[in-house]
Amino acid sequence: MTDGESIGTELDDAQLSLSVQLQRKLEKLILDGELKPGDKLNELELSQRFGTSRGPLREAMQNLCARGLAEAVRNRGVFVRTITPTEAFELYDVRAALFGLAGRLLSDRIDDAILKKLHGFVEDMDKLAEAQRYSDYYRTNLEFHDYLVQSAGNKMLVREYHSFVDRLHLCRIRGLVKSGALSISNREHAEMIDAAASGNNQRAQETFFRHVARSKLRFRSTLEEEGRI
Amino acid sequence: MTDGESIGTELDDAQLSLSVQLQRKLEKLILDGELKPGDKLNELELSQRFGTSRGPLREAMQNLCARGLAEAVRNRGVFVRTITPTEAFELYDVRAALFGLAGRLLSDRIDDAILKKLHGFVEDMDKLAEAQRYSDYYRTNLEFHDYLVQSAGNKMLVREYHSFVDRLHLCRIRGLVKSGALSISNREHAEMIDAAASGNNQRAQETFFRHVARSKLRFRSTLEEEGRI
DNA sequence: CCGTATTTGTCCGTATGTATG
DNA sequence: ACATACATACGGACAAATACG
Repeated sequence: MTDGESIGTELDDAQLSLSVQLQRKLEKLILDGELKPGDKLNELELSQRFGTSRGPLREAMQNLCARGLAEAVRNRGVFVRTITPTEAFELYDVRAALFGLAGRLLSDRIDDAILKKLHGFVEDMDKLAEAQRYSDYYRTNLEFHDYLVQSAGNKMLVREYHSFVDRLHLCRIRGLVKSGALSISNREHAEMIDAAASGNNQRAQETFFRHVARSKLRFRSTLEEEGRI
Repeated sequence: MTDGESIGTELDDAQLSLSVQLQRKLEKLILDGELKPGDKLNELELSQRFGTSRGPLREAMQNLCARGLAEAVRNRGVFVRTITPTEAFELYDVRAALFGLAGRLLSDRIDDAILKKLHGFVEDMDKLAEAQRYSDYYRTNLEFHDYLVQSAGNKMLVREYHSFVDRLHLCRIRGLVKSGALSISNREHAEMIDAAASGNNQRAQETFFRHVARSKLRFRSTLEEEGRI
Protein backbone atom coordinates (compact mmCIF):
# COMPACT_ATOMS: atom_id res chain seq x y z
CA MET A 1 0.00 0.00 0.00
CA THR A 2 2.50 2.56 -1.15
CA ASP A 3 -0.30 4.79 -2.21
CA GLY A 4 -3.75 3.71 -3.27
CA GLU A 5 -5.41 5.75 -0.60
CA SER A 6 -4.42 9.24 -1.45
CA ILE A 7 -5.33 8.91 -5.09
CA GLY A 8 -9.00 8.94 -4.32
CA THR A 9 -9.64 12.34 -5.73
CA GLU A 10 -8.24 11.86 -9.19
CA LEU A 11 -8.86 8.37 -10.43
CA ASP A 12 -11.99 7.17 -8.69
CA ASP A 13 -13.76 7.59 -12.00
CA ALA A 14 -14.75 4.48 -13.82
CA GLN A 15 -17.14 3.17 -11.21
CA LEU A 16 -19.16 6.22 -10.38
CA SER A 17 -21.73 7.83 -12.61
CA LEU A 18 -20.64 11.00 -14.32
CA SER A 19 -23.03 13.11 -12.32
CA VAL A 20 -21.48 11.89 -9.07
CA GLN A 21 -17.99 12.64 -10.34
CA LEU A 22 -19.10 16.13 -11.29
CA GLN A 23 -20.76 16.56 -7.95
CA ARG A 24 -17.48 15.84 -6.17
CA LYS A 25 -15.53 18.15 -8.42
CA LEU A 26 -17.97 20.97 -7.82
CA GLU A 27 -17.92 20.25 -4.11
CA LYS A 28 -14.15 20.50 -4.12
CA LEU A 29 -14.25 23.77 -6.03
CA ILE A 30 -16.63 25.22 -3.47
CA LEU A 31 -14.89 23.94 -0.35
CA ASP A 32 -11.49 25.02 -1.67
CA GLY A 33 -12.92 28.47 -2.09
CA GLU A 34 -12.36 28.55 -5.82
CA LEU A 35 -16.06 29.15 -6.11
CA LYS A 36 -17.17 31.63 -3.48
CA PRO A 37 -20.57 32.12 -1.87
CA GLY A 38 -22.87 33.91 -4.26
CA ASP A 39 -20.95 32.83 -7.35
CA LYS A 40 -23.05 31.54 -10.18
CA LEU A 41 -22.60 28.02 -11.46
CA ASN A 42 -22.82 28.63 -15.18
CA GLU A 43 -24.01 25.50 -16.95
CA LEU A 44 -22.30 26.10 -20.25
CA GLU A 45 -19.02 27.25 -18.77
CA LEU A 46 -18.75 24.37 -16.32
CA SER A 47 -19.86 21.71 -18.77
CA GLN A 48 -17.19 22.87 -21.21
CA ARG A 49 -14.63 23.07 -18.42
CA PHE A 50 -15.30 19.49 -17.40
CA GLY A 51 -15.86 18.24 -20.92
CA THR A 52 -19.34 16.89 -20.33
CA SER A 53 -22.81 17.72 -21.49
CA ARG A 54 -25.19 19.80 -19.47
CA GLY A 55 -27.34 16.87 -18.34
CA PRO A 56 -25.07 15.26 -15.78
CA LEU A 57 -23.88 18.67 -14.71
CA ARG A 58 -27.41 19.77 -13.87
CA GLU A 59 -27.88 16.57 -11.88
CA ALA A 60 -24.71 17.29 -9.96
CA MET A 61 -25.82 20.82 -9.21
CA GLN A 62 -29.18 19.58 -7.96
CA ASN A 63 -27.29 17.26 -5.68
CA LEU A 64 -25.32 20.15 -4.24
CA CYS A 65 -28.54 22.05 -3.68
CA ALA A 66 -30.03 19.12 -1.79
CA ARG A 67 -27.02 19.11 0.48
CA GLY A 68 -27.19 22.81 1.17
CA LEU A 69 -23.96 23.80 -0.57
CA ALA A 70 -25.77 25.59 -3.36
CA GLU A 71 -29.20 26.95 -4.07
CA ALA A 72 -31.20 27.11 -7.25
CA VAL A 73 -33.28 30.07 -8.31
CA ARG A 74 -35.87 29.28 -10.91
CA ASN A 75 -34.90 30.50 -14.37
CA ARG A 76 -31.85 32.22 -13.00
CA GLY A 77 -29.50 29.40 -12.22
CA VAL A 78 -27.63 27.78 -9.39
CA PHE A 79 -25.48 29.76 -6.97
CA VAL A 80 -23.02 28.83 -4.27
CA ARG A 81 -24.87 29.03 -0.99
CA THR A 82 -24.39 32.19 1.01
CA ILE A 83 -24.49 31.53 4.74
CA THR A 84 -25.82 34.42 6.77
CA PRO A 85 -24.53 34.88 10.31
CA THR A 86 -27.90 33.75 11.65
CA GLU A 87 -27.72 30.57 9.60
CA ALA A 88 -24.16 29.98 10.71
CA PHE A 89 -25.23 30.15 14.33
CA GLU A 90 -27.97 27.65 13.56
CA LEU A 91 -25.47 25.37 11.88
CA TYR A 92 -23.20 25.59 14.91
CA ASP A 93 -26.02 24.52 17.20
CA VAL A 94 -26.89 21.50 15.11
CA ARG A 95 -23.24 20.62 14.77
CA ALA A 96 -22.94 20.84 18.54
CA ALA A 97 -25.83 18.44 18.95
CA LEU A 98 -24.31 15.98 16.49
CA PHE A 99 -20.90 16.26 18.09
CA GLY A 100 -22.48 15.79 21.48
CA LEU A 101 -24.02 12.56 20.25
CA ALA A 102 -20.58 11.46 19.14
CA GLY A 103 -19.35 12.00 22.67
CA ARG A 104 -22.24 10.10 24.15
CA LEU A 105 -21.80 7.14 21.83
CA LEU A 106 -18.04 7.21 22.17
CA SER A 107 -18.23 6.98 25.95
CA ASP A 108 -19.95 3.62 25.49
CA ARG A 109 -17.32 2.09 23.26
CA ILE A 110 -14.06 3.84 24.02
CA ASP A 111 -11.08 1.54 24.58
CA ASP A 112 -7.35 1.81 25.15
CA ALA A 113 -6.54 1.92 21.46
CA ILE A 114 -8.87 4.84 20.84
CA LEU A 115 -7.73 6.55 24.01
CA LYS A 116 -4.10 6.28 23.01
CA LYS A 117 -4.77 7.70 19.58
CA LEU A 118 -6.77 10.58 21.03
CA HIS A 119 -4.03 11.50 23.47
CA GLY A 120 -1.61 11.40 20.57
CA PHE A 121 -3.67 14.01 18.74
CA VAL A 122 -3.70 16.29 21.75
CA GLU A 123 0.04 15.98 22.25
CA ASP A 124 0.63 16.80 18.62
CA MET A 125 -1.59 19.83 18.86
CA ASP A 126 0.15 20.97 22.01
CA LYS A 127 3.44 21.01 20.18
CA LEU A 128 1.94 22.74 17.15
CA ALA A 129 0.35 25.36 19.40
CA GLU A 130 3.63 26.00 21.13
CA ALA A 131 5.41 26.29 17.81
CA GLN A 132 2.64 28.61 16.64
CA ARG A 133 2.15 26.51 13.53
CA TYR A 134 -1.41 27.64 13.08
CA SER A 135 -2.10 26.01 9.76
CA ASP A 136 -0.89 22.59 10.91
CA TYR A 137 -2.81 22.97 14.15
CA TYR A 138 -5.96 23.74 12.21
CA ARG A 139 -5.55 20.65 10.06
CA THR A 140 -4.75 18.36 12.96
CA ASN A 141 -7.67 19.82 14.86
CA LEU A 142 -10.00 18.86 12.02
CA GLU A 143 -8.54 15.35 11.93
CA PHE A 144 -8.97 15.03 15.68
CA HIS A 145 -12.63 15.94 15.51
CA ASP A 146 -13.14 13.67 12.53
CA TYR A 147 -11.57 10.80 14.40
CA LEU A 148 -13.80 11.41 17.40
CA VAL A 149 -16.93 11.31 15.27
CA GLN A 150 -15.71 8.28 13.32
CA SER A 151 -14.99 6.43 16.55
CA ALA A 152 -18.55 6.88 17.72
CA GLY A 153 -19.44 4.10 15.30
CA ASN A 154 -22.51 5.65 13.72
CA LYS A 155 -22.26 6.07 9.96
CA MET A 156 -25.36 8.22 9.68
CA LEU A 157 -23.85 10.55 12.24
CA VAL A 158 -20.56 10.76 10.38
CA ARG A 159 -22.30 11.65 7.15
CA GLU A 160 -24.47 14.27 8.78
CA TYR A 161 -21.69 15.79 10.82
CA HIS A 162 -19.59 16.33 7.73
CA SER A 163 -22.51 17.87 5.96
CA PHE A 164 -22.64 20.55 8.62
CA VAL A 165 -18.90 21.04 8.85
CA ASP A 166 -18.84 21.53 5.08
CA ARG A 167 -21.57 24.11 5.18
CA LEU A 168 -19.85 25.98 7.99
CA HIS A 169 -16.74 25.88 5.86
CA LEU A 170 -18.56 28.18 3.44
CA CYS A 171 -18.10 30.93 6.01
CA ARG A 172 -14.32 30.56 5.75
CA ILE A 173 -13.62 30.97 9.41
CA ARG A 174 -10.30 30.02 10.80
CA GLY A 175 -11.76 31.37 13.99
CA LEU A 176 -9.14 30.21 16.42
CA VAL A 177 -6.12 31.53 14.61
CA LYS A 178 -5.16 33.96 17.30
CA SER A 179 -2.81 34.03 20.22
CA GLY A 180 -3.35 31.74 23.15
CA ALA A 181 -6.68 30.49 21.87
CA LEU A 182 -4.97 27.35 20.65
CA SER A 183 -3.80 26.08 24.01
CA ILE A 184 -7.12 26.98 25.57
CA SER A 185 -8.91 25.06 22.86
CA ASN A 186 -6.58 22.14 23.36
CA ARG A 187 -7.31 22.09 27.08
CA GLU A 188 -10.93 21.57 26.12
CA HIS A 189 -9.86 18.64 23.98
CA ALA A 190 -8.25 16.96 26.96
CA GLU A 191 -11.41 17.52 28.96
CA MET A 192 -13.44 15.92 26.21
CA ILE A 193 -11.27 12.83 26.24
CA ASP A 194 -11.59 12.57 30.02
CA ALA A 195 -15.35 12.93 29.78
CA ALA A 196 -15.56 10.23 27.13
CA ALA A 197 -13.35 7.94 29.18
CA SER A 198 -15.41 8.50 32.32
CA GLY A 199 -18.15 6.30 30.94
CA ASN A 200 -20.70 8.90 31.93
CA ASN A 201 -22.98 9.18 28.92
CA GLN A 202 -24.56 12.43 29.70
CA ARG A 203 -21.41 14.15 30.90
CA ALA A 204 -19.57 13.18 27.73
CA GLN A 205 -22.39 14.47 25.58
CA GLU A 206 -22.55 17.77 27.42
CA THR A 207 -18.80 18.24 27.31
CA PHE A 208 -18.66 17.62 23.59
CA PHE A 209 -21.67 19.85 23.03
CA ARG A 210 -20.16 22.74 24.93
CA HIS A 211 -16.92 22.49 23.03
CA VAL A 212 -18.72 23.34 19.81
CA ALA A 213 -20.88 25.86 21.63
CA ARG A 214 -17.71 27.69 22.62
CA SER A 215 -16.54 27.56 19.01
CA LYS A 216 -19.78 29.26 18.14
CA LEU A 217 -19.09 31.99 20.67
CA ARG A 218 -15.60 32.50 19.30
CA PHE A 219 -17.07 32.72 15.82
CA ARG A 220 -19.59 35.27 17.00
CA SER A 221 -16.81 37.34 18.56
CA THR A 222 -14.85 37.21 15.34
CA LEU A 223 -17.85 38.47 13.38
CA GLU A 224 -18.37 41.27 15.86
CA GLU A 225 -14.74 42.31 15.72
CA GLU A 226 -14.92 42.37 11.96
CA GLY A 227 -18.05 44.46 12.19
CA ARG A 228 -19.99 41.95 10.17
CA ILE A 229 -22.76 41.85 12.73
CA MET B 1 -58.45 31.05 6.08
CA THR B 2 -60.98 28.43 5.15
CA ASP B 3 -58.35 26.43 3.41
CA GLY B 4 -55.21 27.69 1.70
CA GLU B 5 -53.00 25.59 3.89
CA SER B 6 -54.05 22.10 3.01
CA ILE B 7 -53.83 22.65 -0.73
CA GLY B 8 -50.08 22.82 -0.77
CA THR B 9 -49.57 19.44 -2.29
CA GLU B 10 -51.60 19.86 -5.43
CA LEU B 11 -51.31 23.38 -6.72
CA ASP B 12 -47.92 24.59 -5.61
CA ASP B 13 -46.80 24.28 -9.21
CA ALA B 14 -46.19 27.39 -11.18
CA GLN B 15 -43.31 28.76 -9.13
CA LEU B 16 -41.18 25.72 -8.60
CA SER B 17 -39.02 24.08 -11.20
CA LEU B 18 -40.34 20.88 -12.66
CA SER B 19 -37.61 18.84 -11.05
CA VAL B 20 -38.61 20.07 -7.60
CA GLN B 21 -42.25 19.26 -8.28
CA LEU B 22 -41.26 15.78 -9.36
CA GLN B 23 -39.04 15.39 -6.34
CA ARG B 24 -41.98 16.11 -4.07
CA LYS B 25 -44.26 13.73 -5.93
CA LEU B 26 -41.71 10.94 -5.72
CA GLU B 27 -41.14 11.71 -2.06
CA LYS B 28 -44.85 11.41 -1.46
CA LEU B 29 -45.02 8.11 -3.31
CA ILE B 30 -42.23 6.73 -1.16
CA LEU B 31 -43.45 8.05 2.18
CA ASP B 32 -46.99 6.91 1.45
CA GLY B 33 -45.64 3.45 0.85
CA GLU B 34 -46.79 3.32 -2.74
CA LEU B 35 -43.17 2.74 -3.62
CA LYS B 36 -41.61 0.33 -1.18
CA PRO B 37 -37.99 -0.07 -0.13
CA GLY B 38 -36.07 -1.85 -2.84
CA ASP B 39 -38.49 -0.85 -5.60
CA LYS B 40 -36.90 0.42 -8.75
CA LEU B 41 -37.62 3.92 -9.99
CA ASN B 42 -37.99 3.28 -13.70
CA GLU B 43 -37.16 6.40 -15.66
CA LEU B 44 -39.35 5.73 -18.65
CA GLU B 45 -42.31 4.54 -16.65
CA LEU B 46 -42.23 7.45 -14.22
CA SER B 47 -41.60 10.10 -16.85
CA GLN B 48 -44.61 8.85 -18.79
CA ARG B 49 -46.67 8.62 -15.63
CA PHE B 50 -45.93 12.23 -14.76
CA GLY B 51 -45.99 13.43 -18.34
CA THR B 52 -42.52 14.90 -18.34
CA SER B 53 -39.24 14.19 -20.02
CA ARG B 54 -36.39 12.27 -18.45
CA GLY B 55 -34.27 15.31 -17.64
CA PRO B 56 -36.20 16.81 -14.76
CA LEU B 57 -37.11 13.34 -13.52
CA ARG B 58 -33.47 12.31 -13.28
CA GLU B 59 -32.69 15.53 -11.41
CA ALA B 60 -35.48 14.75 -8.97
CA MET B 61 -34.19 11.22 -8.41
CA GLN B 62 -30.68 12.54 -7.75
CA ASN B 63 -32.20 14.85 -5.21
CA LEU B 64 -33.85 11.94 -3.44
CA CYS B 65 -30.55 10.08 -3.41
CA ALA B 66 -28.80 13.04 -1.82
CA ARG B 67 -31.39 13.06 0.93
CA GLY B 68 -31.07 9.36 1.61
CA LEU B 69 -34.52 8.32 0.45
CA ALA B 70 -33.18 6.48 -2.58
CA GLU B 71 -29.89 5.16 -3.83
CA ALA B 72 -28.43 4.96 -7.31
CA VAL B 73 -26.51 2.02 -8.68
CA ARG B 74 -24.46 2.78 -11.74
CA ASN B 75 -26.03 1.45 -14.93
CA ARG B 76 -28.73 -0.29 -12.99
CA GLY B 77 -30.93 2.52 -11.84
CA VAL B 78 -32.32 4.20 -8.79
CA PHE B 79 -34.01 2.26 -6.01
CA VAL B 80 -36.00 3.20 -2.96
CA ARG B 81 -33.66 3.08 0.00
CA THR B 82 -33.77 -0.03 2.14
CA ILE B 83 -33.08 0.71 5.78
CA THR B 84 -31.47 -2.14 7.67
CA PRO B 85 -32.20 -2.50 11.40
CA THR B 86 -28.66 -1.34 12.17
CA GLU B 87 -29.15 1.79 10.09
CA ALA B 88 -32.51 2.39 11.72
CA PHE B 89 -30.90 2.34 15.15
CA GLU B 90 -28.33 4.81 13.92
CA LEU B 91 -31.05 7.05 12.57
CA TYR B 92 -32.84 6.92 15.90
CA ASP B 93 -29.70 8.05 17.73
CA VAL B 94 -29.17 11.01 15.42
CA ARG B 95 -32.82 11.89 15.61
CA ALA B 96 -32.56 11.78 19.40
CA ALA B 97 -29.64 14.20 19.30
CA LEU B 98 -31.53 16.58 17.03
CA PHE B 99 -34.65 16.35 19.13
CA GLY B 100 -32.57 16.91 22.25
CA LEU B 101 -31.24 20.10 20.71
CA ALA B 102 -34.83 21.17 20.08
CA GLY B 103 -35.49 20.72 23.79
CA ARG B 104 -32.41 22.69 24.77
CA LEU B 105 -33.22 25.57 22.45
CA LEU B 106 -36.87 25.53 23.35
CA SER B 107 -36.11 25.86 27.05
CA ASP B 108 -34.50 29.20 26.24
CA ARG B 109 -37.44 30.69 24.40
CA ILE B 110 -40.54 28.97 25.67
CA ASP B 111 -43.41 31.26 26.62
CA ASP B 112 -47.02 31.02 27.75
CA ALA B 113 -48.38 30.80 24.23
CA ILE B 114 -46.15 27.85 23.35
CA LEU B 115 -46.80 26.24 26.71
CA LYS B 116 -50.53 26.48 26.24
CA LYS B 117 -50.38 24.97 22.80
CA LEU B 118 -48.18 22.12 24.01
CA HIS B 119 -50.53 21.29 26.86
CA GLY B 120 -53.36 21.31 24.37
CA PHE B 121 -51.60 18.66 22.33
CA VAL B 122 -51.11 16.45 25.36
CA GLU B 123 -54.74 16.79 26.41
CA ASP B 124 -55.86 15.86 22.93
CA MET B 125 -53.62 12.84 22.91
CA ASP B 126 -54.86 11.79 26.32
CA LYS B 127 -58.40 11.71 25.00
CA LEU B 128 -57.38 9.88 21.84
CA ALA B 129 -55.44 7.33 23.88
CA GLU B 130 -58.43 6.74 26.11
CA ALA B 131 -60.69 6.34 23.11
CA GLN B 132 -58.11 4.00 21.59
CA ARG B 133 -58.10 6.00 18.40
CA TYR B 134 -54.63 4.86 17.45
CA SER B 135 -54.45 6.41 14.02
CA ASP B 136 -55.50 9.84 15.25
CA TYR B 137 -53.10 9.56 18.16
CA TYR B 138 -50.29 8.73 15.79
CA ARG B 139 -51.02 11.76 13.63
CA THR B 140 -51.38 14.12 16.57
CA ASN B 141 -48.21 12.72 18.05
CA LEU B 142 -46.34 13.60 14.89
CA GLU B 143 -47.80 17.10 14.90
CA PHE B 144 -46.80 17.52 18.53
CA HIS B 145 -43.21 16.61 17.85
CA ASP B 146 -43.16 18.80 14.76
CA TYR B 147 -44.44 21.72 16.77
CA LEU B 148 -41.78 21.18 19.41
CA VAL B 149 -39.02 21.23 16.83
CA GLN B 150 -40.53 24.20 15.01
CA SER B 151 -40.76 26.14 18.25
CA ALA B 152 -37.05 25.72 18.88
CA GLY B 153 -36.56 28.42 16.27
CA ASN B 154 -33.73 26.83 14.29
CA LYS B 155 -34.56 26.30 10.64
CA MET B 156 -31.55 24.13 9.94
CA LEU B 157 -32.64 21.88 12.77
CA VAL B 158 -36.18 21.63 11.44
CA ARG B 159 -34.96 20.64 8.01
CA GLU B 160 -32.55 18.06 9.36
CA TYR B 161 -34.98 16.61 11.84
CA HIS B 162 -37.53 16.00 9.12
CA SER B 163 -34.93 14.38 6.97
CA PHE B 164 -34.36 11.78 9.65
CA VAL B 165 -38.01 11.29 10.47
CA ASP B 166 -38.67 10.69 6.79
CA ARG B 167 -35.93 8.11 6.52
CA LEU B 168 -37.19 6.31 9.60
CA HIS B 169 -40.59 6.36 7.98
CA LEU B 170 -39.17 3.99 5.37
CA CYS B 171 -39.21 1.31 8.04
CA ARG B 172 -42.97 1.66 8.36
CA ILE B 173 -43.09 1.37 12.09
CA ARG B 174 -46.15 2.37 13.92
CA GLY B 175 -44.26 1.07 16.90
CA LEU B 176 -46.46 2.31 19.66
CA VAL B 177 -49.74 0.97 18.39
CA LYS B 178 -50.25 -1.36 21.25
CA SER B 179 -52.17 -1.34 24.49
CA GLY B 180 -51.18 1.05 27.24
CA ALA B 181 -48.09 2.27 25.46
CA LEU B 182 -49.97 5.37 24.41
CA SER B 183 -50.65 6.74 27.86
CA ILE B 184 -47.12 5.87 28.93
CA SER B 185 -45.76 7.73 25.94
CA ASN B 186 -48.00 10.66 26.69
CA ARG B 187 -46.71 10.83 30.25
CA GLU B 188 -43.27 11.30 28.74
CA HIS B 189 -44.67 14.17 26.69
CA ALA B 190 -45.83 15.94 29.83
CA GLU B 191 -42.39 15.44 31.36
CA MET B 192 -40.80 16.95 28.28
CA ILE B 193 -42.95 20.04 28.54
CA ASP B 194 -42.07 20.42 32.21
CA ALA B 195 -38.39 20.04 31.45
CA ALA B 196 -38.58 22.66 28.69
CA ALA B 197 -40.47 25.01 31.01
CA SER B 198 -37.93 24.54 33.79
CA GLY B 199 -35.46 26.70 31.95
CA ASN B 200 -32.77 24.11 32.64
CA ASN B 201 -30.98 23.75 29.32
CA GLN B 202 -29.27 20.50 29.95
CA ARG B 203 -32.20 18.83 31.67
CA ALA B 204 -34.50 19.72 28.78
CA GLN B 205 -32.03 18.34 26.26
CA GLU B 206 -31.60 15.12 28.15
CA THR B 207 -35.34 14.64 28.63
CA PHE B 208 -36.02 15.16 24.94
CA PHE B 209 -33.13 12.91 24.00
CA ARG B 210 -34.34 10.08 26.20
CA HIS B 211 -37.82 10.28 24.80
CA VAL B 212 -36.53 9.33 21.37
CA ALA B 213 -34.11 6.84 22.91
CA ARG B 214 -37.09 5.06 24.42
CA SER B 215 -38.79 5.07 21.03
CA LYS B 216 -35.71 3.34 19.72
CA LEU B 217 -35.99 0.69 22.41
CA ARG B 218 -39.66 0.13 21.61
CA PHE B 219 -38.74 -0.19 17.95
CA ARG B 220 -36.06 -2.71 18.81
CA SER B 221 -38.56 -4.72 20.82
CA THR B 222 -40.99 -4.69 17.93
CA LEU B 223 -38.32 -6.00 15.57
CA GLU B 224 -37.40 -8.75 18.03
CA GLU B 225 -41.02 -9.78 18.47
CA GLU B 226 -41.41 -9.95 14.73
CA GLY B 227 -38.29 -12.05 14.55
CA ARG B 228 -36.65 -9.61 12.19
CA ILE B 229 -33.53 -9.47 14.28
C1' DC C 1 -22.65 -16.17 -26.35
C1' DC C 2 -26.52 -13.47 -28.17
C1' DG C 3 -30.52 -10.37 -28.26
C1' DT C 4 -33.19 -7.27 -25.65
C1' DA C 5 -34.19 -3.82 -22.36
C1' DT C 6 -32.64 -0.19 -19.53
C1' DT C 7 -29.72 3.14 -18.25
C1' DT C 8 -26.47 6.65 -19.28
C1' DG C 9 -24.75 10.40 -21.66
C1' DT C 10 -24.88 13.55 -25.72
C1' DC C 11 -26.84 16.76 -28.88
C1' DC C 12 -30.15 19.84 -30.67
C1' DG C 13 -34.33 22.54 -30.77
C1' DT C 14 -37.51 25.58 -28.61
C1' DA C 15 -39.73 28.20 -25.19
C1' DT C 16 -39.35 31.10 -21.35
C1' DG C 17 -37.33 34.09 -18.47
C1' DT C 18 -33.69 37.48 -17.03
C1' DA C 19 -30.48 41.06 -17.69
C1' DT C 20 -28.61 44.83 -20.32
C1' DG C 21 -28.40 48.67 -23.35
C1' DA D 1 -40.64 51.12 -22.42
C1' DC D 2 -38.46 48.27 -25.89
C1' DA D 3 -35.31 45.33 -28.15
C1' DT D 4 -31.48 42.42 -27.97
C1' DA D 5 -28.57 39.01 -26.02
C1' DC D 6 -28.00 35.41 -23.03
C1' DA D 7 -29.06 31.54 -19.77
C1' DT D 8 -31.99 28.40 -18.19
C1' DA D 9 -35.83 24.80 -18.55
C1' DC D 10 -37.69 21.26 -20.82
C1' DG D 11 -38.43 18.01 -24.53
C1' DG D 12 -37.14 14.56 -27.94
C1' DA D 13 -34.00 11.80 -30.57
C1' DC D 14 -29.75 9.38 -30.80
C1' DA D 15 -25.61 6.46 -29.63
C1' DA D 16 -22.99 3.74 -26.36
C1' DA D 17 -22.41 0.91 -22.28
C1' DT D 18 -24.14 -2.31 -19.37
C1' DA D 19 -27.33 -5.65 -17.23
C1' DC D 20 -30.24 -9.59 -17.79
C1' DG D 21 -32.49 -13.45 -19.63
